[in-house]
Amino acid sequence: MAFPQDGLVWSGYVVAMQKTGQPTINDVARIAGVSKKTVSRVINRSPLLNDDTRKRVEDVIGELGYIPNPQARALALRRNFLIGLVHDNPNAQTVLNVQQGMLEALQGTEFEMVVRPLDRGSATMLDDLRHFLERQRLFGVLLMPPVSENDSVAKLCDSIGCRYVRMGSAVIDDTEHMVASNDREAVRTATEYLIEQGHRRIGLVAGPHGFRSARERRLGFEDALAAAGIALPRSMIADGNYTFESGLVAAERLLDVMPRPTAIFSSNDEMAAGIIHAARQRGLDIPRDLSIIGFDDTPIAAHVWPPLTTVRWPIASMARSAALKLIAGVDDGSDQVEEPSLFLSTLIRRASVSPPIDIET
Amino acid sequence: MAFPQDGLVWSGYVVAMQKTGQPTINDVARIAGVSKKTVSRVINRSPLLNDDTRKRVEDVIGELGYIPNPQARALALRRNFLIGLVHDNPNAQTVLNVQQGMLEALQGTEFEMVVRPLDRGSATMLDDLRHFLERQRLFGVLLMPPVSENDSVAKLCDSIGCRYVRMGSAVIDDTEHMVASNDREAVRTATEYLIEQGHRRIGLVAGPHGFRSARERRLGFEDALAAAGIALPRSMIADGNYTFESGLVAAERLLDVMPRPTAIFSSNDEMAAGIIHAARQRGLDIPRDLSIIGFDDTPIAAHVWPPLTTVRWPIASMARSAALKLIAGVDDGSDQVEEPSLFLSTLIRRASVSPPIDIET
DNA sequence: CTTGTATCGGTAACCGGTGTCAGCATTATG
DNA sequence: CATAATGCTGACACCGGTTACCGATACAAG
Repeated sequence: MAFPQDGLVWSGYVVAMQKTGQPTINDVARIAGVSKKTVSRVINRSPLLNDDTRKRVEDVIGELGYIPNPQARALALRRNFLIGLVHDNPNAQTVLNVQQGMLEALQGTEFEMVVRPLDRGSATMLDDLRHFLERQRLFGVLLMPPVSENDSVAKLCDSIGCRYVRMGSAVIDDTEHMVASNDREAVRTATEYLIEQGHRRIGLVAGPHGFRSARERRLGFEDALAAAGIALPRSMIADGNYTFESGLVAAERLLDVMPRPTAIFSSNDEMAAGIIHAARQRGLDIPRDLSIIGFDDTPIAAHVWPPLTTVRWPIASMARSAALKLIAGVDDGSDQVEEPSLFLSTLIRRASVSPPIDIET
Repeated sequence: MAFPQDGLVWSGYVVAMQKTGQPTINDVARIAGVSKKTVSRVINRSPLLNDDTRKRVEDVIGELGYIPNPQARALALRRNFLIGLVHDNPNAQTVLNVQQGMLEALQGTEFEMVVRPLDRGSATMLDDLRHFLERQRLFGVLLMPPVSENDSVAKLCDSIGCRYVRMGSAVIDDTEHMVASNDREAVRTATEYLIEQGHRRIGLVAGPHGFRSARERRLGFEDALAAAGIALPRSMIADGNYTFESGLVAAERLLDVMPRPTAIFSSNDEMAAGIIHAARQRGLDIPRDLSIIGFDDTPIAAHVWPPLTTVRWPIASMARSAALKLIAGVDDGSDQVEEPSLFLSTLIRRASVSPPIDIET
């Protein structure tokens, strides 16, 4: 059964392949009867190629199950096909939504996603990131909030020559490097909804200092109250740090105030869950005694009792768009539509809001 | 100022570097006055190297901030430094915990993590995975449940020559390829706790068919009841699929039974949250009228009201161990302790369990 | 017959590291 | 002192693709 020309004739191509089982560009070239240069032209979709030749080579590629070695390509092209997701976000669902959106964008391309969580607070954070970027020579990185709000991180990417796109709550960079949501407007709308329901004593559980999202959401809250001519005493604002526990503590403070607020806007869902917790411990019924609005529309919002009215943040779409922005111009042609830089958040009305029981004034 | 020997003398090394800014092994070799092979030996900690030479090269490496190009190494070594995380797990917190555990293990190594969610149910799932593995030529993959329970996936990895480690609820493979928790025993213990409290009519919200974890947890539940001589009528078992909604629906069914159960074991926390929801809708007080135990100890367990008694699953530790198993023998020497294959889950007692109010016989 | 254009191959060098093997200097041995 | 063993190092080819450059061929047009 062993013909001397094994490895040279078509039917014997199998024995001509590498021991690893993975066919190389040379195998394809030999079997298709062309040069490896031509195969390379096919892979890279060179325009100056006869359709017949292209077809023939593509057939062989399909037959062999040939897949170009990304490492070799990366080396020769002096760039790789890795996109980094850099985050220090404590919310699992948010991170996973972003991953999902990214992967959706990367689907069908030759890019892969590598994830790098960062330790906010760590003094070596910037060095860690630099080391990561330089070592892996990433094609680009997607920066999630809150680390995306750190300008020195963006500068670092620039200086290394690594593309980046920042996700955030406001446009704080060129649209080329930015995908943002309109947190301020969204919160304003949400707060106006509370006002429409008749609430006048409305508390705010703010996010942590230094977070752009916290600032934007607070501004939106203040916008709405100012527009309605409602005073905002300092006692109606409590700080949180986006965790359940901090929401609980903040709520304790707000509910100690007399007269207590009839509604609270929480800068995220996690803290809103804490507020619900605190209210229930005091025997308050939601929404009868206290209306609550959250932000993010994470699964927890639908799963607490009562289901939480909240602001839906199109995080996955943003991530998808951000990833497309990153690989724009390199992806094999196709549409090349300009990716949007601003995404609108919307209010999701559930059962945690009702008119206040004791309307006064 | 331009000396003819620029690029050859030490002080002029900068101009000798690549345009990209990243120094190469040639730069290091030239400046240190050795061959690139020697530099390579330094990088790979070759034992047959003069200490003086090593020191000198290391100094230059530090001076230049040289970092070996992973793509080039990958090409030359015919293996890359990418470890895949393959999952089709719907729970964000679980996935993120695994990512965290993995990254902890990979910390300090040259490996990177790439994440690949899979669409369970999709007919092309296996092909997708094969394509992913072959294209990226991954060094290894970590398989998360439930996809890790799929034997054909493991076979696929084997056939491609890709290392793998499976995470799961029971040891269903060689310990070399497996990291498991003792779900069955853990649930048995949890159920025994309910029995100790005096419960006799105990319902089970089971996980979806085909999930090993669902099966193990159910077996543990049955073990405990059988050991206590408690009958388990079919009406006390309701199926769920690990989602909040399915837990809600399952609870509706169980609570319709007369006499209704005084306690329910839920195969995960998400469904337990649904059960709480359903109970509250019926005006039942937890734990007075109904005790509940969940599984996973996700953040939701601590954040629902009342805080949920649940089984803590050391998922991050398991992932860390699994990743270490994957890179065992390749990591630069060091300890090389055998990674454990079995991890113990523990019962976390919170406020969702109390003795039943109406103890009968 | 000349010229031009489109398509493809050959050769070589390169990307930035690796393995193999031979060579050199130094030390141990007879 | 000659020889062998040892320790250390460099030359060279190679991994699987890339580009650059030039040359070859075919076929159409002038």
